[in-house]
Amino acid sequence: MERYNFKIVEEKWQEKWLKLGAFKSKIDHSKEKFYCLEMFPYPSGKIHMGHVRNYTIGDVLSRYKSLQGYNVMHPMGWDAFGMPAENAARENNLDPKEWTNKNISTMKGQLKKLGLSIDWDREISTCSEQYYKHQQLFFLELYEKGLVYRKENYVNWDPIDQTVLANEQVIDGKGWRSGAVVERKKLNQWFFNISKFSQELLDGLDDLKQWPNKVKVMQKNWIGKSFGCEIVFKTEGDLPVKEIKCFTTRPDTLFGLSFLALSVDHEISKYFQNDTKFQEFKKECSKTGTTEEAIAIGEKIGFKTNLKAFNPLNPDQKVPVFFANFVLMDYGFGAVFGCPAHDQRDFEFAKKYNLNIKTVVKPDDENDDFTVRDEAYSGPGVLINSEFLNKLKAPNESIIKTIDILEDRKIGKKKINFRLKDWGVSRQRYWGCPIPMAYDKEGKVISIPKKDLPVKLPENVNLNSKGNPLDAEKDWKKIIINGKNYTRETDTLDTFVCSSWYYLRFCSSKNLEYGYKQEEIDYWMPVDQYIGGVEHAILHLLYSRFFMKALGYKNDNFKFKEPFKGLFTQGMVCHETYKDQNNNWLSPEEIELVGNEYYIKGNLNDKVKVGPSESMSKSKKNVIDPENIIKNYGADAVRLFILSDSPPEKDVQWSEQGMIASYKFLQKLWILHNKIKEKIQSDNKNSGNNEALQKFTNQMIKKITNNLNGFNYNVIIANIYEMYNFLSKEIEKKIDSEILKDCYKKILILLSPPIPHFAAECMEDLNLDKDLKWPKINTKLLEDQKIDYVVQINGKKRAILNESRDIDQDTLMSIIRSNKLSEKYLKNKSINKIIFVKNRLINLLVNE
RNA sequence: GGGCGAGUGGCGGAAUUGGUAGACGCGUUGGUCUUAGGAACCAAUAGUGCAAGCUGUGAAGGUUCGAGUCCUUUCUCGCCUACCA
Repeated sequence: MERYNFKIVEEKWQEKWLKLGAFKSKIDHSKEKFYCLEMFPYPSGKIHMGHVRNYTIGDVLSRYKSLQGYNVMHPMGWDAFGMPAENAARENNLDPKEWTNKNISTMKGQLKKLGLSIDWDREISTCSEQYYKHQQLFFLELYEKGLVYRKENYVNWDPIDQTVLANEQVIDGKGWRSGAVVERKKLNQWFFNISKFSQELLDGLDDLKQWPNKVKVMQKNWIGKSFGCEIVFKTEGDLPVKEIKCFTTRPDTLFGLSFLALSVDHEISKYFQNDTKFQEFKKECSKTGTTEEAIAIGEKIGFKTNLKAFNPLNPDQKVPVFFANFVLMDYGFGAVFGCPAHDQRDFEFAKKYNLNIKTVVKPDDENDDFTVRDEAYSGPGVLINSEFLNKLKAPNESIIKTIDILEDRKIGKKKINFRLKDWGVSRQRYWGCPIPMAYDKEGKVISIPKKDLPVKLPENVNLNSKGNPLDAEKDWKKIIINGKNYTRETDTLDTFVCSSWYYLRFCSSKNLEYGYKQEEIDYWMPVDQYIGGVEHAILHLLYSRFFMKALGYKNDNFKFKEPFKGLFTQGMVCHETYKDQNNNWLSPEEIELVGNEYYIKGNLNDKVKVGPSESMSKSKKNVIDPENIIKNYGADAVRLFILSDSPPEKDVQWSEQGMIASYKFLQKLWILHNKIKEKIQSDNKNSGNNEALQKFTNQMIKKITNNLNGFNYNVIIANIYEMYNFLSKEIEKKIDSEILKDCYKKILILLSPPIPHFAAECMEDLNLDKDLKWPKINTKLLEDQKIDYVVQINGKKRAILNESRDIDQDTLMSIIRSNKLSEKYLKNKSINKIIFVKNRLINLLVNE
């Protein structure tokens, strides 16, 4: 017998699968479809362990579903637009397209080595014209439907790089690259009207039964629906301002009014443009907003105006109007009324500026003279000090009643407010999908005619120019439409747009006319199982959901409400971190273990400081390169390990020892396979006790099937070890060769989702590779086993009796009475009560 | 501050959802075979006891014949979110 040579075996099967077209998918209405999709990677250079984990999980599922007889589609593509390409290209003086395509081919090769069951015929790349031309058409369609518009909006502006920064690129108020203090600048930008679908996006969550609750809660919070009321406050003062509109969820506390607070960006701020004190205050406000801790501590500061506002329910009451740092412009109306007694922020503000604090809600167990002292009271209770609102139950009854009154008096309106804002899709970048729009001399917008799509990215652009490189492409910018001169839009689309519909494209990846083909999405959509990192819980997954609704808007042919029927979010791959004595990060390759301590390789004087296990990242140098690992141990061993150590939804700790153990296990499994082979070929008929093997196999079919259905992939690996442990003992006994063959074939099928090359090789070796179907559970075999009955005396386990299934209480009792148990525990005692659980246990309650 | 989730051996983690706690793996210990072992194989491995046994799932209560699992209180940790009126 030869050692198991993973290199030869894995290459052989990968070639064979390719030649057979084993993973090609096409519409087949006689079969139930299963669309399995993992989040497609950004082609950054090489695959990392996170990809290995993500795609292994998806591959196990795809292969399992195939064996179950589903018509599986399991495609792969590239999220190929984005800044890293632009940055890398700039640094190395390359074309972003070249850089990207090179990475794609490297990573594709690496993914192939993992033995993934991917239909590569459907491969797409978002940076190809073939892809983005359809995206441009979608953009125009949404524009026609009124779901796309242009408006001025604030952006993070880096004055040195002359570019817009995403929020995550602003670190402590400075640009991540230039280090310049980031400015807020107003720019004209394109927006998708996602907020139009706020309610739908919220309601849709209820139908997503196969989504993790966590993600649904995150989206729900992000959409942020709140029920309340807008209230108009009349004002007086030296400004031409007659009234201020506020949004509140607690109109019932209006008698506790103490002040109005406005955002520094509120339209009234225009009267303070030349007020240096106000401008200073505004600056101060933007400073406090930068660090997270500052927000957490959140000192409330205000700027008092000369305006006074009248309480709409009590016109005798006049309160001051402030600008305040804790009021956001883009929520509600950028203005709130302050009720310090029942809102902690208002409370802190009132304390600081010595404003009136009037209690208008008392807890149920307090008297009417209850007053708020050290902190605001926001719990339930009863209204007090509120004239005609007194005695109403807060919050429900009192809110509804107050809104009714305000509406009657025409000073307020019921209002539902969403936190979700429209999606700004303009990016001042080169490496993205061009926005198919143009402007005339007056700045009026015109769509690029659909027949002229795609608007192609120009090539050989100078990426080192300041600002948006496309803006510097004078020739490219010029365009003639209907004989008139126009200037192209130079912004490109946020790359999240590309990933908002790619799952549709996979269904019709080669369709030239349109982004998808109706009959193909009708068959394949929705994605049955989507798998990816939880970091996309909000943006990507919400944008994709929006995109489906936008495509279906005013389009009856498009009937899918949700893109992803099932969602699974896998955990990250972690590794210990290492530092030298000077606190420089060290990679695992730079160190060695001597005794119990780590040292820098070849240097016993330099001890290494071992840090906590953290998600693998280049900056901490705690990365393990999958390519080396696959080369050293093989794809099956890597797949086995990456699945084995933790539940897939949790983080997993990379361990070299664990990896080696998986590798060794496959070697052991190969030895076992050869023993089984010998036994099968020895052709001994009707010998031995075969029942145990049959029952065990059947139990394993049940366990593994259940664990696959429940995504307990780590337990499946444990089950595989169990099978090994059992078989390696059982094989020493006498077994009928036909029964062994039958059982072993089933077991090999069970092995094939996680370790496909190995399983295929073993099947072929025994000529068992025909007619592969996921084995069925034989309920008969489960039924007639004997049962370990637990015998408890007064709730304590005293014995385990192995007896027939389905025996009744009396039979079990008579067995117990004839057992030595009764001598020990039941002699001279009376049994008060017997609890009997069929096929499980019996509990005897006796007098002590 | 708000939301979500989790606490089980030295470690990663199992437990048919209220019914034998610790499956499976790593590590450790002992042994066998080897020139050698950081290879392979065998055995042990929650704690405590010579043993029968007793104690054990972050802590304290409770429900139950029976609780890792359900309820109440509490502590710790992780993740997400950020003044949302």
